[in-house]
Amino acid sequence: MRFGLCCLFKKEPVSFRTTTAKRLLSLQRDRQLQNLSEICFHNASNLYLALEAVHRLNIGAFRIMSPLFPRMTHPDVGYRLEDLPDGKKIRQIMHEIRILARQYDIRLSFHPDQFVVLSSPHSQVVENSIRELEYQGMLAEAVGADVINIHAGGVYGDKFQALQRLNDVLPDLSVAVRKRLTLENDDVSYTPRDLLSFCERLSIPLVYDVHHHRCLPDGLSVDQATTLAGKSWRAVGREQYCHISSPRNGWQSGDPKPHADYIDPADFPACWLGREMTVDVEAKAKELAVIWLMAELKGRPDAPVP
DNA sequence: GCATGTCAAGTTGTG
DNA sequence: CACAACTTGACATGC
Repeated sequence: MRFGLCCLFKKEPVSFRTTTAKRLLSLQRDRQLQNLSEICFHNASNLYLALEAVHRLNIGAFRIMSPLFPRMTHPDVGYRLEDLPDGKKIRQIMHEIRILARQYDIRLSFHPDQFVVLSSPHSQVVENSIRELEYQGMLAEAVGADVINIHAGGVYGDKFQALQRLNDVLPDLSVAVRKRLTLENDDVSYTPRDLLSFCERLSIPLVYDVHHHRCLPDGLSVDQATTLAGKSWRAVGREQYCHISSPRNGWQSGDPKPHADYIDPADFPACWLGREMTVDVEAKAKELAVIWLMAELKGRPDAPVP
């Protein structure tokens, strides 16, 4: 089993910078590109540092934050790497990251955020989503990430039709995106049961988020959903991907959706132990939570009781 | 220095 | 009907 860290660090001296379109728009174009160049160079360098840290900590996967190159697809301030003064150097670092990830056997992934909605009935939304996905596809290609994981999006009163729209837009994606695209069950709309047959039909792997499944159950047990989702990965000859998190305020009081600092070992499905899979740890304490969970599970090889 | 408000984008459920 | 929650900091601004 391979444990993954999501995007950021709590203690390790690795950081990522960003900027806003508003700030960029106050600058002349050449000053914009200079500023963006510095930020992108910093972020690429720190992604390299992130992989070294992750390796040292015995973590086997890393999710790369979406705004690695901030505002790259923005309609007013968007840019290409070649436009940046240090574009060549940045490209070189991306290549070195690819080599390092392979050498350390660190699995890399992307998780575009809520604005990427392929099932939307609004063509503008879908257009923007495709642009963002192509950007992440370019990044994934550069650093050798094998997963770009998205949610199925909104329902608009009819899940079947929404999924049909998602289906219809897939041919508009590049091969780079298409071969990495995965779907994840969410905590308000789409359950594993909603997505399994769709994923199977289209050979799209299903990322199984057990926390979302517990927030939005569908009659399948954790064990069943894990196994069925696993089939969608085996069908394409790839290692299964799952997500784990714990509710900030416990399961009883109020909203269980917000994530806690650490994973309660009792939330870790016993049926996952010993399986060949990648488990992204979604916890606010970041690498500390991953390290703690790995140690905790090692101490109890025979399972926390569900 | 430190606290605070802002930041591209979508959708849903809640108040 | 407006607004916060998803998730989360970094940065600019203002004291």
